[in-house]
Amino acid sequence: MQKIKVKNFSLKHTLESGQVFRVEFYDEHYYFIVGDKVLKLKQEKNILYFSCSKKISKSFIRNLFGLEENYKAIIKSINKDKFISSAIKKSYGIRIIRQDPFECLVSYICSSNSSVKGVKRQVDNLSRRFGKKILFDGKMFWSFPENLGNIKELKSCGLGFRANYLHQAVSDIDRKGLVSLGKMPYEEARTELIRLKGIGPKVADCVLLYSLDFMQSFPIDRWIKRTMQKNYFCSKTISNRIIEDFARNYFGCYAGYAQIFLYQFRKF
DNA sequence: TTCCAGGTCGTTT
DNA sequence: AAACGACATGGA
Repeated sequence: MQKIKVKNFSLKHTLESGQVFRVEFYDEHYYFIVGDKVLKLKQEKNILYFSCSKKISKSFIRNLFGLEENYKAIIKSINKDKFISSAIKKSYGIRIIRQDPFECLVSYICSSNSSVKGVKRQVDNLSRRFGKKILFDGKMFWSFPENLGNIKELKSCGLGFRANYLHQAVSDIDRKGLVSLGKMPYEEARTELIRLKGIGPKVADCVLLYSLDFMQSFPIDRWIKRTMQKNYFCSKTISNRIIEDFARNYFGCYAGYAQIFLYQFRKF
């Protein structure tokens, strides 16, 4: 295995945060499927060990986990009060992973009214059905599909009503179109995403945050809504619009990092 | 059995 | 603009 020196990074917190769905832990190692590659990872203190089913560089890993970012500066910018401070302490070292935009879009369309476990199951089924086999480390994996099937085939992967969403969304935007959103202003890119079937404000914000580098994005799911209302609005019922405006204004341009800490801390 | 899950859609106030 | 029920599926 190759080694990378890391600072202010927790592989465990990052991979177990629920931002990615294609990761398994066994025999003391994480197996993380990224596009057409399988990464095997292990962290011991400030050393990150890795191997891969294909040849990759250390900079691939650094870019994937955002290790070049000034973590302390990010934390400082969002650390506004006692509550978020506790949330940061609990999951310190978590990083926002730079996902492939297409995979991210597909995964989060599958997330609507589902559970993290449910999304994993759906994405795994899609990959087994439409992806390619990867034999690595004596185990079989499946790459994330480049193309998906018709609605009937999608339903056979257990997507339920999301099959229609996904089919329409991917027929209205391709990888190129997705990547081009990254050059637009945040609000504009978000509006374009929401135009797609099955993508509302929450899924759009996840795609923007987890795959297109929009760190100001603050996805509001049922958990974030609950914890924000409870801890920042005296337990009152508040519209997502108000919560969202507050969060971006309060936490600043790295509100997305605040969101991911708060999500990990949602039971409090 | 009933309830809930990283929401969104279409319809109705 | 805001509120509301439906929507497939699987796990607890």
